[in-house]
Amino acid sequence: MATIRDISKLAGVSVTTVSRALNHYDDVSPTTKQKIIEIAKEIGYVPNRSAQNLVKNQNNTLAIILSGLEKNGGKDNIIYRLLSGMYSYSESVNYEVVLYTTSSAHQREKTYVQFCREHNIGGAVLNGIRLDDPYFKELVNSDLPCVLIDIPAIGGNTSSISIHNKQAANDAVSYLIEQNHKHIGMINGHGEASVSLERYEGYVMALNKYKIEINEQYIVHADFQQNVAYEKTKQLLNKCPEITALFCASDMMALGAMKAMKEMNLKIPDDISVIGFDDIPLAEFATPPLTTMEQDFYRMGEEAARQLLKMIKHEKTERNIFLEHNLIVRNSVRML
Amino acid sequence: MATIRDISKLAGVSVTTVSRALNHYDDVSPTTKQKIIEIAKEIGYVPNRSAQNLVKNQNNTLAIILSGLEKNGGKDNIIYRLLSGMYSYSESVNYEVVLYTTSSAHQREKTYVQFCREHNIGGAVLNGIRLDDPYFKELVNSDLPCVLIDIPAIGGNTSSISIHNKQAANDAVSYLIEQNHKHIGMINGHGEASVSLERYEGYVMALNKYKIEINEQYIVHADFQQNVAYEKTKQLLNKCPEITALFCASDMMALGAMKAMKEMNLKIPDDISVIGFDDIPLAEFATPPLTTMEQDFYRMGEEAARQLLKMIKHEKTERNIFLEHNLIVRNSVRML
DNA sequence: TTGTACGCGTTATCAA
DNA sequence: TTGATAACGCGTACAA
Repeated sequence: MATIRDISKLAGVSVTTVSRALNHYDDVSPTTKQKIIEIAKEIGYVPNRSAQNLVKNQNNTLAIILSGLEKNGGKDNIIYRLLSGMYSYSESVNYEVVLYTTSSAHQREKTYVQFCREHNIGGAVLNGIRLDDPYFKELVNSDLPCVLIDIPAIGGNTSSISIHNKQAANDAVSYLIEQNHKHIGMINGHGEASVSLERYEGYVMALNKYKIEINEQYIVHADFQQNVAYEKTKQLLNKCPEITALFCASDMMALGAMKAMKEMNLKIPDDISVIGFDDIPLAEFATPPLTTMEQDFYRMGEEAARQLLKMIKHEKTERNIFLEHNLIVRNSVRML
Repeated sequence: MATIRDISKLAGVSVTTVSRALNHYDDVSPTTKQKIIEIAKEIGYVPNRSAQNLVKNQNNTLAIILSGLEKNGGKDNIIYRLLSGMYSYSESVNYEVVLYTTSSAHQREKTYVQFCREHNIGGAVLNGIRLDDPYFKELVNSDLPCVLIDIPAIGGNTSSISIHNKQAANDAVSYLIEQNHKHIGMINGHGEASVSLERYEGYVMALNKYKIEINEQYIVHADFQQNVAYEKTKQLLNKCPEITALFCASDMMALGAMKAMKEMNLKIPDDISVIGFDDIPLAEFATPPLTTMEQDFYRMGEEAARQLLKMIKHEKTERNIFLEHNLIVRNSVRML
C-alpha cells in the first residue's frame, strides 16, 4: 500500500507537506499541492484509517448496538429502517456507522463499552436492549454519548428518542372504545422494556377515561414475539371469551394473535377486533389488513444520529425527543 | 484511556511483558500474567484497535457492500438475513463486519476499493451491485478477496454464491406448465443483473422443454421494484389478455403484479396465476399466499463469510458455490 | 522469563 | 511556505 512517505519521495517534498496538501491545509503552495494530489491519485494512495485514528484519537464513527441479529428475525423491518435513517444522516456529516450486536451464542463477547472504546466510537445508538442488560447499565453510566431508542434517557451522557408511547397506546385503546368495545385485552411485550410499561399505562388511561374497569386477567405478556403471542392469545381467549378486541404492543405479536384467532374460528374483525403497534410492512398485507399505530423508524434513526453528533460536539441537546405517532386505520377493527 | 503503558507501570514490568501477557503468549510466568490481567481488568483497559491494526496491518474485518440502504427499502428482508448470516459466521471466527453502502445522494462517496483499503478490510461480500457499476469493476479487478452474491465470479480474487438461478426459474415455470398454463408472462428485473439473464434462460428452457413457443411480448422488465412491476403488469395484461400465469423474478415484483391484477378485477388464482421468487416474509401474508421459489439468504451470508475467510487464509476455495432452491407452493397458482 | 528499542502511517508542534 | 521531529498505542525482533 502506498503511503504519504511514498508520495513525499516521488514529489520531493516532506511527508508533512504531503499530509497538509492532502488535508487541504491552506499553507501549502498551489503548485506543490497540485503535484502531490496528482501523484497520490496516480499511485492509488488511500489514507490509512487506523493511523489517522491513532494520532487523532477520534474517528468519526458511530455505533448502533442491537440486542441481536437473529436468524429468523428482522421481519418487522425495524432494524433496517433504523439503520437506513442513521446511515443517511451520518453520511451527510461524513461519519461512518458500525454495527454491534451481542450474540447469545458466544461467551467471548465484549461489553458495549469495550466495543466502543476499542473502536474509538464517538457515540452509540441503542435499540432493543433490555433494561436488565448489565452491559446496558455499564454503557449509560460511562461518559460515552448514547442515544437510547425507546428508553427514557438515564445515566450520564445519554438522550432518548421515541414516540409518546403512553399517549399512543391511549389513542389506540380509545379508538377501540370509541368503536364500542368494552372488553379489551392487551398483548404486551415484557417487563424489561420501558415501552411495555408506558403502553400499559396508556391502556389503563384510556379505560379509566371511559370508566371501564381494568381486568388484570385481560393483560398478558408475549415478549414481543409472534409465536408467543400466538400461544398467549389462545389461552387468553379461551379463559376470557367475552373479549371483543385485542390491543397488541407490536405488529408481530398482532400477527401471532390473528393466527390464533383464525385457528379458533374467530373471524376478524367480525368476531374479534385487533389493533397493532409499529406499522410494519406486513401489517398492510395481513388478512384482514391490520389497523395499527405507526412509528417512523427511519426518522428515529436519522434523529438518533443527529442527536449523537450534537452530543459529540457538546452542543445543547434535548434529553428526550419525541416523534409523532399516527393511527393507521385498516380493517382489523369493527364498530360494535 | 488506559494503555498497556499504564498497566506496565502499575505492575512494575515492561510494556512488552504486558503485551505478551494480554495476548496469552506462553513465555510469561503465570504469576506476572495473572497480576497483569488483574490490573488490566481493574483499570478497565481496552486495547486500541487502531494501534493494533496499524502495527499488525490486518484487522479481522470483513465488509458487506450494498447497493444502497433506501428509506423505503428492506421490505424483502434480504439484507437483514444476509447480514445476520454473515455476522453469525464472522463472530465465530472472531471477525467483525462493517457495512458499506453508496448513497446516490452524496458525491463525496468513495469507491469500494478505497473504502476497503482505508479500513484495512480483509475481504468483502457484495450484494445488489449492478454489473455496470464502475466501482464494482474496480473492486473485482483488485486483489481484494471478494464474494459476489448472485453474480458469477469474475476478476482476480473472487468467488460467488447463489442458487442455480437458471434451474430454479426452469423449475418455477415448469411447475406452471405442469398446471397446464401455456401463456406465461415473465416480470424480470433489469439487464444489469446476472440473475435476470439466468432466470430468463430458465424461463426459455422450460417453455422449450414443453414445446411452447416463446413470445417476447410476454417478457417485461420491472427493475426488481414493486411499483414498476405494478405498472408493467397492467400494461402487459392489457396488451396480452390471453396470459394465464405470470412468473415474477422477485416476490416484491410479484406483490406489485398482484396489486395490478386485483385492480383489473382479475381473481388470483382463478383468473390468473402468479409465482414469485425469493420467499420473503411478505409472500406468506399476501392474498392469496404467494407460491414462490425459496432462497436461503441467511445461509448465503454465512457461506459468503466462510468463503471469504478461506480466501484470506489462502486456502483452496471453490470459484462458484451454489445453494439449493426450493419451491414453496401456496395458493397463487391454480391448475387450469 | 523479561526488557530495550524500533516501526506501523499519520498528524501536530515548532522552528526555519 | 516548508521541514524535522515527536507523538499516538501496540506488537515484536533481538538482546539480556
